[in-house]
Amino acid sequence: MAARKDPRPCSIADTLALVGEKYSLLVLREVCLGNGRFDQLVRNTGAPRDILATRLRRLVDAGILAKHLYSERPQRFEYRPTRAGLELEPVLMTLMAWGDRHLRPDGDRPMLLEHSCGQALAPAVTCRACGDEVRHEDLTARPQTPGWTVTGPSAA
Amino acid sequence: MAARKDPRPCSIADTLALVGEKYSLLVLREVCLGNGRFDQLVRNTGAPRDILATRLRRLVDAGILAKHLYSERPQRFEYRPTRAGLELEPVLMTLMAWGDRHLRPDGDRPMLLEHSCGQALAPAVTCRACGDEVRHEDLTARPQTPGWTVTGPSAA
DNA sequence: CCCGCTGGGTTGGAAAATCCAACCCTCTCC
DNA sequence: GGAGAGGGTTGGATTTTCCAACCCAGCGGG
Repeated sequence: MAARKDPRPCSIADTLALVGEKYSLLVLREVCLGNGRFDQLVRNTGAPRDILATRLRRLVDAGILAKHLYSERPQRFEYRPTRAGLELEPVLMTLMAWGDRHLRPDGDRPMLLEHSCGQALAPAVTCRACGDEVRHEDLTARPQTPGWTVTGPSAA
Repeated sequence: MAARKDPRPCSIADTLALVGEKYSLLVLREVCLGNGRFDQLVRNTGAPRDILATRLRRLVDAGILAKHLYSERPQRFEYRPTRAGLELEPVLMTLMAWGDRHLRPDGDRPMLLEHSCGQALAPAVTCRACGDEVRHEDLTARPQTPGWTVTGPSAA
């Protein structure tokens, strides 16, 4: 999954280079749910065992997951999210919210996330500076790399 | 990219089945930036032309993008996000924020998003009910499908 | 009228990734 | 000493991706 020519330099692309391969984000989902053992991951994500093994190596190398011993004798461990891995949870939440909204017209969601406030979580992306929910029209893209402009709602 | 066995039913997986293939989210990024023409997409995403064509078909079929005529004679059009496509922007924002934070120790971000409040956007995911920023420890997963439990910080 | 350019693709064959079943190893339990 | 769980690895078939080349329509100029 290397860069092909010289596309726009972009943190979205760089992040996807780490977690954008098939199953990686599903692995992270399970790990965040506490299902960090190899065969739980196989069952719950549907990934083939060999692919899962390579994904796990990659995610550990990237510092997103870590192996934790939960039993010496027999040596057994599970995968857990690191701090960096937990910080990817917003990606999972927004993906899940989109799917719940657009892929389930009948509204029966396969999983609810209950927030500590007592309500089912409906995540909103807000601006840390002003606190408002971020809407597309309120954004202006400012590319920092010379030569990479945007034609749209932004001013290069 | 079909379901392999019968993994956990999940809106994250279902959403990734639509937009999780290589380049799809980069295409969406460009389209949201206003760069919706075929060869802009080729240049800016780095996708091979044939792959790009199949991704575009898929995204249009899924109702995430739509073709807009910007010139009759010669017939030319560009791809634009639908409402559903725009609602995937939070996914892009959270991916970008993670990459900026974890993949750029020197802090030189390839692109800034300026919010209408005047600040560079730092997105936060908040609970629509209580307004608080969502943290991992504040979540409890409630699977709705019998048989699919979670072992972690949740109570099935 | 003919040449080349732009925009938006399609095609064929080579290279890479994925899938799957089978196998392996260690340890535990009976 | 047999069975089973946990955590993988291996070989070969299948599927995707990749890439360069090609195609077509519509200008624009000479």
